[in-house]
Amino acid sequence: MSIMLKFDPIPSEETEPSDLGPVSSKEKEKVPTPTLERLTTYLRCVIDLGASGMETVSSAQIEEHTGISAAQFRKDLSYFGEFGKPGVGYNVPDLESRIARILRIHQMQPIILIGAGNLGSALLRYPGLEEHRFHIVASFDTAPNKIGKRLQDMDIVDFSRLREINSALKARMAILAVPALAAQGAADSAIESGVRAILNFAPTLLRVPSHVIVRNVSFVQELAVLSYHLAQSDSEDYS
Amino acid sequence: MSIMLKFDPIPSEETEPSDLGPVSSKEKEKVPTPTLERLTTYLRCVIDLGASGMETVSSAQIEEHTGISAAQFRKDLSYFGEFGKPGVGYNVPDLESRIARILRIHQMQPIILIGAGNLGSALLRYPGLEEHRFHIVASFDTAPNKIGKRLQDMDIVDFSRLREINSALKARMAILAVPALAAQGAADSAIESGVRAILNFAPTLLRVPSHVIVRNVSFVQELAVLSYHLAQSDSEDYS
DNA sequence: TAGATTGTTAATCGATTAACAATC
DNA sequence: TAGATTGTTAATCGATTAACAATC
Repeated sequence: MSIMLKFDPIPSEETEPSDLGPVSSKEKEKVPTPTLERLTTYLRCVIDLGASGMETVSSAQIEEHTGISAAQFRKDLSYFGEFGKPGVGYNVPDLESRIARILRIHQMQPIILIGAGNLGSALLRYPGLEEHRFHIVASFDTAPNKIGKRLQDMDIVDFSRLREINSALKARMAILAVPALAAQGAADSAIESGVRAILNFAPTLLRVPSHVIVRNVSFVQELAVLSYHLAQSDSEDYS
Repeated sequence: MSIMLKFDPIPSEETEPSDLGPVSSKEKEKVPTPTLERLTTYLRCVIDLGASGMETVSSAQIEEHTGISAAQFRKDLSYFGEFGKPGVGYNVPDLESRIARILRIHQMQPIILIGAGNLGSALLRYPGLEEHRFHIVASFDTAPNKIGKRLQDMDIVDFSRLREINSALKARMAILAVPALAAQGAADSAIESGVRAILNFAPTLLRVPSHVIVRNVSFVQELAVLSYHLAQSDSEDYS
């Protein structure tokens, strides 16, 4: 008799909701990455509209300002609930704060910077980060001629002290702006110090535990895609 | 009797090849953007393998080094012809030169830089660009305290001279590293001077003629996506 | 020849677009 | 109420994955 079986002999596909308590009754639908990427664009847009005094915005106006279609915008938001009023549109300040909250940039996010070379110091001085509440709280390098120097209003710290320092700072995001050969080692140390999300500028595959997220940025890749299309449109000129 | 029918009476979907002359008999299949983006990763990989003396590589080994699946690699290459030998693999130097040629980075690509601030000067000093034969041939800015200063081995030139200068240089790619409010104007001037591909670092929608290609880079976007996933994995910890 | 690995086709998966009932 | 605009469903489109015949 199956009544004896405390556990289902045929494992069900769906895991039982279990007792998550009152949290999120809505079954978590996975949000597509392109949707997440567009969220920053919407946020930027509503911040600007808000600054210009606009109180309400329609999806059609969002399309006009961002180049992303109204349908796409509505679909993207739908992953996170209801935001607007039919016939009216979206409240600008409300939309801003809700998107910021989804991305967890409604409050300051501490980030550590590894690699204080050209790119690293440019990022440190880039005002866009602070505007979006990303705050670089420490920067590390291995070069003796850099260690101890001040950059913005921070000392550049010896990379070997990363773990010690981040045990106090508890930053969970790191920007990796080091040469390719140093990237894996830098990532390993960062992860050991508690980092769980890495923005990697080195053209290298980082091997990380499954609980760590990596995103790669490559200028060369961007230029190469442009270069390809440029050549394509040249050859079309002959047709 | 079907023997009479020289042509299928039901018109076929495919358009007739028409007389494109001897150029590209293979009908141009549109290459997906993700494929183009991965091409740089493959190139980087085969350059490294070549430097380490490897002569032949299989798609399985590419997967091992890049994290991109062997099937994906083969599918990606298939848009551009046949590259390997069944049972053997791909010749490393050959693969390198063919990918470089597809991306048109087998020969030097002149680029102009607009905006010689933190980010702009970091890009100018970034060795990866030259390694991939992207060569910044001029840099422009509007700030009087920057104009005339030397950066790498180049003078920073007054932005108002962009058109004049690029009529000689004939660069068709531009990197835009200016504040958001200056971006559209900078793009307009660049396009007027002959630029047809723009790498835009400003968080702004650029409005450009249809023959001009734009790619946008946003650090904030990348960090925001990381931030979202970080928050997600936190909430999973409670389950 | 036997084993390995390609290039390609078909099946799957996922994202975008279009359309519209619900509702302000 | 009539007009506008949302949120969502269904249809379309496109990219990835899996499988395998071809071939070295």
